[in-house]
Amino acid sequence: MARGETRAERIYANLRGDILTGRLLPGQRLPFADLGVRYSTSVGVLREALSRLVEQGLVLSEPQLGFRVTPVSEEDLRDLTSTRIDIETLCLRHAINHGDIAWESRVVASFHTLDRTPELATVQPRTVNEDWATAHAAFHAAVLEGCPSRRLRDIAASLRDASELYRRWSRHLGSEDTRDIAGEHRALRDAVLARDEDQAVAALTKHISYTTRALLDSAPAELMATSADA
Amino acid sequence: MARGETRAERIYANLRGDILTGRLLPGQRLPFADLGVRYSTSVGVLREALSRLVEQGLVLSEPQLGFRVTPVSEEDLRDLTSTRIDIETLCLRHAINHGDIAWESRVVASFHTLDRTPELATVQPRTVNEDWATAHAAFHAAVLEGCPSRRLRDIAASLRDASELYRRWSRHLGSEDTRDIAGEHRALRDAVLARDEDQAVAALTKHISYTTRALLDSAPAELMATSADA
DNA sequence: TGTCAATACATTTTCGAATCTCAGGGGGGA
DNA sequence: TCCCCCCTGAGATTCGAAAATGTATTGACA
Repeated sequence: MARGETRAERIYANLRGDILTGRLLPGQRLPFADLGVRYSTSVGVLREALSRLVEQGLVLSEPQLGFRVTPVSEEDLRDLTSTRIDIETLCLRHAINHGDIAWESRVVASFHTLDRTPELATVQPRTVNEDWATAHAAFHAAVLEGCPSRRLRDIAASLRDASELYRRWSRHLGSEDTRDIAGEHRALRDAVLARDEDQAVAALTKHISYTTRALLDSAPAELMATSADA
Repeated sequence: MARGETRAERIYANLRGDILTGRLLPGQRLPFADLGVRYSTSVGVLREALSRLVEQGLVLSEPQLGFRVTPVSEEDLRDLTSTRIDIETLCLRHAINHGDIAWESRVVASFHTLDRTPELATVQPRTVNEDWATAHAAFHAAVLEGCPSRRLRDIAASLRDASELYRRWSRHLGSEDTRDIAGEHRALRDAVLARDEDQAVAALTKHISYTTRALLDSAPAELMATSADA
């Protein structure tokens, strides 16, 4: 085991990744017996990791009944979206007002990476390319990193994580074929570089809303199905 | 043990309360041996409770070295204050725009309780009265409760918790004798009832800033001392 | 045949000992 | 005398079994 790293931390990171990438589905129960085999560790470590995820809102704990991945719901998606718009735009305004040249450079660099990464997996169509998902997260993180408040950045980041759960499903629906995601990112980047606060906020708001709308318009049924999936 | 409640949850709540009320001091180390005696429980349960508090930002974990109460610092206080102003005012605007009559009533009621509770303990001067602290938290919670977004409310609440750590110290300094805290609360209540968004935001901003300013102006030395207190 | 209670099972929760890691002190070599 | 390495003790971490709890099944009674 690497120095200064406990097993509990590793398992925590593994679990978190498996939830965020959809290997563990929303609503799915998480019995200790199964997890113990999957991650080859003891109950104590698992409880510790799961407790942390509960506090993050990614896992739900029902006393004496065990843990489960937080289910998705239409109502939560609406709440999450409006909160993200509120807080990410707040963060964005701070970033535009306080970010330095190094920050601008990181925005440009991460946009370039994202722009050159294909969005869909080549081998398995209708599936998000993992590299693209990473680059996408990195671009948005870079934009918000210009905000000088550590706490505000952390909050924004945790909200973005929560919405990863939902983003995973939007591509399956195929209702986004007409959408120009790359263009939305470009608009955000340009407004940021021009230090145009209102323009940037508008671009980010649109970007966040579109994903949610695509989900809500086309597949409330499927949404419900995934959350009922016990 | 009460139905549907685990021991881990109770210990978590106890620990949290002890930190928030200052019975465990910022920066203080938390060895399992001591905690085991204090809360009469085993290591496993303690780890689970502490992990949750780490995720909340109230406790710090250093792998292989154990846990400690999160230290306070001038820089963190500044960051926390500005973030609170950003987010609590956001929450407040939503509350004023969406809160119903029941909400107004809760604001009025909790203000009354706060107004009639003496701020300082009678027996031990220069100490915050626990009842007042509770009423104070309840009043602010009531005001923000009008915000329809659960997530935004939760975020605002967790920020308020974090600043409890600091609020505890401000009374010891005695630099607030000229301040009319009750008047500040009254101004906030009145603006809320008048549904005057900007006025309410101004009142809340002033209220939050004052406590921080009192702390920063009068006692950076004492602040540092408490955090070095290992 | 339907309902209720008692029992058996599966799962979570808790514990205390065994294991491992880090920090400090003492001894040997340069 | 100074520096490096090993040894030791205090403490955190991990484990697996014991206890507690909730759920499903079976059988008896109305």
